[in-house]
Amino acid sequence: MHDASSDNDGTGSRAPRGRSRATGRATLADVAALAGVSPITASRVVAGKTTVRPELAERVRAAVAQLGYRPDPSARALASAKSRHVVVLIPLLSNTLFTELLEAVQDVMWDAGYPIFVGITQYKPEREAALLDSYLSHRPAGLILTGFDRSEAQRRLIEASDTPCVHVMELSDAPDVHCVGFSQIKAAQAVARHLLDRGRRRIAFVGAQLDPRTLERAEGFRSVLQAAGCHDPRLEILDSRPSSAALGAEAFRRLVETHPDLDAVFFCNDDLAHGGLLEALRLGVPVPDRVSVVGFNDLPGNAQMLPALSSLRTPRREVGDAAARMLLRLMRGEPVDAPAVDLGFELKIRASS
Amino acid sequence: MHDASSDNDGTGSRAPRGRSRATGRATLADVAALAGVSPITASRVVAGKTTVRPELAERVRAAVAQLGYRPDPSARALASAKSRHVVVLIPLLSNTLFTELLEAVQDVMWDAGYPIFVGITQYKPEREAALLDSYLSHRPAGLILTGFDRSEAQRRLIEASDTPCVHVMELSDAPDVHCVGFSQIKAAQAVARHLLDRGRRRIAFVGAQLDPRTLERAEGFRSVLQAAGCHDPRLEILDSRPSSAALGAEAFRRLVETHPDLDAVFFCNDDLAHGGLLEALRLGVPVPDRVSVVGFNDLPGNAQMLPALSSLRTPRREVGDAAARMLLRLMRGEPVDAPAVDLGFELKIRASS
DNA sequence: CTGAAAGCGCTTACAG
DNA sequence: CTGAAAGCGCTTACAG
Repeated sequence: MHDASSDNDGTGSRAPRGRSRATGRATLADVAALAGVSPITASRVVAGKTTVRPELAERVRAAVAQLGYRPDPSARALASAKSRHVVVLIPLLSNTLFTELLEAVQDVMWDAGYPIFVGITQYKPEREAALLDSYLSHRPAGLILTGFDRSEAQRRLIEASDTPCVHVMELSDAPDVHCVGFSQIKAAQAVARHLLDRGRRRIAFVGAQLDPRTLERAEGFRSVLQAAGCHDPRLEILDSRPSSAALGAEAFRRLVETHPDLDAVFFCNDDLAHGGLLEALRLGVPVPDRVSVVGFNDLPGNAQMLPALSSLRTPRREVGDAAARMLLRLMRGEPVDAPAVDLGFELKIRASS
Repeated sequence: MHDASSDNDGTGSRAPRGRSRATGRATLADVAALAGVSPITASRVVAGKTTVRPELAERVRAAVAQLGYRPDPSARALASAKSRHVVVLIPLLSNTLFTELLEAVQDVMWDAGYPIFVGITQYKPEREAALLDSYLSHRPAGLILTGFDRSEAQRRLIEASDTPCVHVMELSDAPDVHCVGFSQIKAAQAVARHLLDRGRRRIAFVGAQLDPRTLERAEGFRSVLQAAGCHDPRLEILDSRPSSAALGAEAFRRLVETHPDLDAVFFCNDDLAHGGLLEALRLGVPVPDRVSVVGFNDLPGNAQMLPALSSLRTPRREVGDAAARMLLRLMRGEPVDAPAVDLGFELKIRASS
C-alpha cells in the first residue's frame, strides 16, 4: 500500500497545501520555481525592473503566463509600505462636473494600473478629514483633492504621510503645491464682462452651496460690476442649499418680482440656470430680450434649452486627465514641468444672452 | 562615556528602528506591549471579538487610544486572505440613477468600516470582465454588481472567488442569487397602462443605450400595448447611443414629423424626456393636450419642466441602501430574509400626461 | 546581473 | 480566556 498523499510529494508549492493557509493561487515562488530563478529575480521582472538578463526575464514572463500569476496587492503593500491605490476626494457625485472629472482620472489611472478609491466629502470639512484619516492608513500611492479648503492639521497630516498629492479645480501659486485647474475668479469675470458687453447693467448673481469656488465666482463677478459702476448687492442671491433646478427657478422668480428692472442673471451653475430659464418661460419673461441668462460649467443639455443656454465651459475632463498624469509623474519621482497648470475656460455664447 | 544609542534600549519596538523597514507607526505589538498582553489578545480586542476578559480588553483599548494605533489594512488582508474592500461595478457615472445608488451604498459601507472601490463598466462586457478580474485579485470582502448581463465565465470567476455578491437594479428568482431591485418590465407596464387610461392609443416608445434594463422596459411597454391592440412597431425608437437630452429632442421631432397622429411618448429616461419636452415647446406641440409625455426614473428637475414631467420613480437610493445591508449580512455570514428584494416603484403623475 | 535572509504587520490554527 | 509559533506573499537592503 502506498501513501495516497505522496502523489504530490516533491512538486513543491504547486501542490495543494492541505491545512495550510495558502490560497491556492499561484505565488511568486511558484513562478520562480517554474522559471528556475530565485523569487527576487521573478519579483524584479514582474515589477518591470530592467536589471534582469533578457533570457531569464523571458522565462519568468512565460511562467507568469502559464500559471496565470497575479501579484497579491496586499503582500506588495505590506512589503513595500506603499499600496497601488490612488485616492480621489470630491464633494459629491450629483454634479456632472465631478463625475466627468472622476471618469477622466479613472481612465488614466486604470491604464497605469492604479485602482482608485473615491471619497465623497459632501462639502463637509469634518467628513473630508475623516476620509483622509481613513484612506491614508492604506498608504495610498497618490492623492487627488478638490480645492484647498482644509485645515492646517489636515495639511500637515498629508505632508507627514509623504503621499504625492495634486489639487484640482483651483489654482495656487505656492511653489510646493501641485494643482490643475483654472481661475474661478477670471472665469466669472469673463461672464460678467460678456453681459456688460451686451449692454446689461442690472445684472444679478445667483450662487448655491457656497463652497469656496462659488464664492470666488461671486468675487470675480462683483469686481467687474464694481469697476463698471453698476454693482448692486441686492441683486446677489447667495443660498447655502445645494444647487438644483428648483433653487434656480425660485431665485429667478424672486429676482424678477423684487427687481422688475433686472436685465441679466448669472447663475453660477447650469442646473440653477436651467431652473431659471424654465421659470422665465413659465412667467412669460422673454429671454434674452428682457433678461439675459448665463450659466456656468456648460454641462450637457444646454443646447436643448429654450432658448439655448449660454454658459462658461470648464475643462473638467482635461483637468482630471492632466491631474492624473501629473500625479503619475510625482508617484514615479519624475519631474513635472510646472507645479500649477492653468487649463483656462471658454465662453459658450448661445441664444440666452 | 555611555553609548548614546542605549537610551532606548529595552523599550522594544517603540524606539526608532534605524535602518529597518518599519514605518514608525504604532503596530499591534506596540499596543500589546503597552497593555501588557500578547499581540494575539490585542488583535482579538481590535477585531471586536468578545472572548477577551473585559479588564484586558479595556487595557488594550486604552493602549490603542494612547498610541493612536490604526490597523494596517494590507497586513490584515495578507494574514486573513480577505481585504475590507467592497467593490461596486456600475455602468457609468453620468446617470444620476447610479450616482444616487452609489452614494447610498457608500454611506452604509463607510459606517460599517468598508471603503468601496468603484468600477465604471461603460456598459461594455469586456470592460466589466477586466475590472472584475483586476478587483478580484484584491480579494474584496464583497461585490455589488449592476444587473445580470455577464458571461458564464465571469459568473464562474465570481463563484470561484467565493466573494459575497449582491446584484442591483434587476430581479432574479434563482434561489442562490442575491439581488435588490424592482421589475423593469412591470414598471414600464405601469407607464403604458397609465397612458392607455388617459385615452392615448398612438403611443411611442423612445429608448437609448439599449442596455438590458432598457430592453426590458421596451418589452413591458410592448406587452401592454399589444394586449390593448394598439401596438405599432413604427412608434418604437431604439437608439444605441447614450441617453441625452439632445437624443430625446431628436427622437421627438422625428416622431411628430413622421407620425402626426401621435398622442403620447414614453421616454425610458428622464433626460430623453427633458429633451423631448423642450423640443415640443420649440415646435409648438401642446403637451399634454396633443401629446402626453412620460419619463422614467424621476430624477431631480422634473417638477421644474414645462409642463412638469410625469415619470416613474425608481427607488435607487433604497436599492443602494438595501443592497449594502444585505451584502454586509452575507459578508458576516448572517442569514438574509430573502435572496431577492423587490423594492417596487411609484408612478409620479404631473402635468405632462 | 543574481540570490539567501530577513522582515513588513497582522491573523490563523493549535494548544493549554 | 490567553499565548507562542508559524505563516500570509511579497520587497528591501545587503552581499557577491
